[in-house]
Amino acid sequence: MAADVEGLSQVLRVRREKLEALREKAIQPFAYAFDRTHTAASAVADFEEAEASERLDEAGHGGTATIGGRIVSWRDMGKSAFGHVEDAAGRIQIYFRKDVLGDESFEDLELLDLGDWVGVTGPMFRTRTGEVSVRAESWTLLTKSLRPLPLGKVETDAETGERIVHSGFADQEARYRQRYADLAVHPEVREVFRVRAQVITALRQFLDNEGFLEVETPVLQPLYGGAAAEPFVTKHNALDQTMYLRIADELYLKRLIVGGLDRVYEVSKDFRNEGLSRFHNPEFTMLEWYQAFTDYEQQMDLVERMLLHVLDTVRGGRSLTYGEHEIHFEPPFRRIGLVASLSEALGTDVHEMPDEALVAKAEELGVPDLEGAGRGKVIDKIFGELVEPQLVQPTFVIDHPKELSPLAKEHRADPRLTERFELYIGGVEIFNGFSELNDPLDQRARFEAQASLRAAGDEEAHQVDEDYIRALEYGMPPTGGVGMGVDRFLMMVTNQPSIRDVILFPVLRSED
RNA sequence: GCCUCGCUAGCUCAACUGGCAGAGCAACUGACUCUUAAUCAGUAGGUUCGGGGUUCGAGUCCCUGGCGGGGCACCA
Repeated sequence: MAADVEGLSQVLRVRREKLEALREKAIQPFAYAFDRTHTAASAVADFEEAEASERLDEAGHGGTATIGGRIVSWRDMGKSAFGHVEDAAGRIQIYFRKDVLGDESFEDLELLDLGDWVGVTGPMFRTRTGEVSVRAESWTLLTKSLRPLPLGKVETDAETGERIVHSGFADQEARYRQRYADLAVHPEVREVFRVRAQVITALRQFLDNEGFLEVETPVLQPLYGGAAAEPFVTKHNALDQTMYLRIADELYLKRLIVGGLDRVYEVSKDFRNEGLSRFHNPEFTMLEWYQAFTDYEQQMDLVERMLLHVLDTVRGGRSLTYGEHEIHFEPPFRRIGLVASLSEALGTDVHEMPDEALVAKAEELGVPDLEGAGRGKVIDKIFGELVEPQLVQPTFVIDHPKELSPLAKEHRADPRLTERFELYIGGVEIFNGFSELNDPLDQRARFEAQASLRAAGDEEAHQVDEDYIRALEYGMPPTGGVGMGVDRFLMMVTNQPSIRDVILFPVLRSED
């Protein structure tokens, strides 16, 4: 045992030694369970209520509380000590006195460290400086912490009540790699993930109320599709078959519409084997839904109602601060035609522009990598440069060129376009939906066009999915469908600058 | 994949044109029974991301590798 301790740094060694000392005193350093009567927050609330209704005893004590939590601060005064204990939702100050605890229990406090989990029991009171606290009559060690947490010192601004953290834990890499430590020392990070759960619950609630059925479709797929992206490739040993991790749920969900499950949705992890960025994690959460008998117009209305439901539920308001922007969600959101708005920006009808003029315009804007790009792709690129960044307030961009959308129905009024929308918020694409293509012959033709792109070297083009076409041949009712980038939406709701800040364990290169 | 910035004590950061690697917090010893960034006195703590090179001498300059942040590309 002693040999293990040799190579450790001083701070780790000291804690191991305290662990040994605890064992020698027959103090169990890793308890089995603990019954508490209050959380930190509920204890404070109880005391304040007792105080308000004048139910304190003559010593100023409210009821007795038993709290469990992690020690996050400590101030030793000799024969007394103050510390804060933090649980999932709050922190509370504990006051330890030698004359209350007795000599032995008080001296054992020396074996505690910041980061240890403890249970404490005692009456509640308010200190001279006004903080609601527990006067410890007994305490028990729940878990000894053998590694110091990067706890910053917390100052509460006397004027504003603001919480100021000194030093702390700032290294982004370390925070993502050791999310446990990040969460342990940053209540505001825990809050982001609480909001995340609330948002996903609210989304489910909304769709459930609209009569949708939540379903689960395969993650492991023999053919991938539903988006233009490179997949992760794996292999099933017993079947001796190549499998792909899904890049989208779309084709499976529409098979369910064919089968008569006329309103379905799935909250899914999708996987795309692409670069990483502030807006891209290789595995990410997508919400997709499909609703029979609707078109993209009705789906835009649904998206609006859904967003308002989520914001009302989670934020209690229809505005968000995202970075330097104030974003207001007041329906109906602006709707602009992709080609129409681009024509306006360029001062000339895009449909009338020859291919060469479009390419020239793209090059002028510094769009790289135009090699082999079709007309639709070039238009999309120019749009991305000129219009997209301005779409801060929620804006539906609608009616995309046909070649960009192999799964969307041709526009009923213009065969060059499709009935499709993308909703941009804060300059970022969050939703993508369309009137779903349900003509199996047209679908086959579009797949085959994709297949020839693929043969020409486009790794991201669709493969022909014969089984999906077979499903469409049985007949899919008119259907509107939508996909939502849940992580990106959460970036907006929680005002986080990177997708990694809303994903608990973002993808990183392995440490060794 | 490309550009760029970074990696120094457990944490947050210093260290000039190359010249003994430092501070605050945390830790340890001591004082202190209402403190709250507690305070006061003292002590210890380092593979400066790894490898190689230049130099009398490298945290610092050069080469190479690793990991990360930001940007770009990719992402219909």
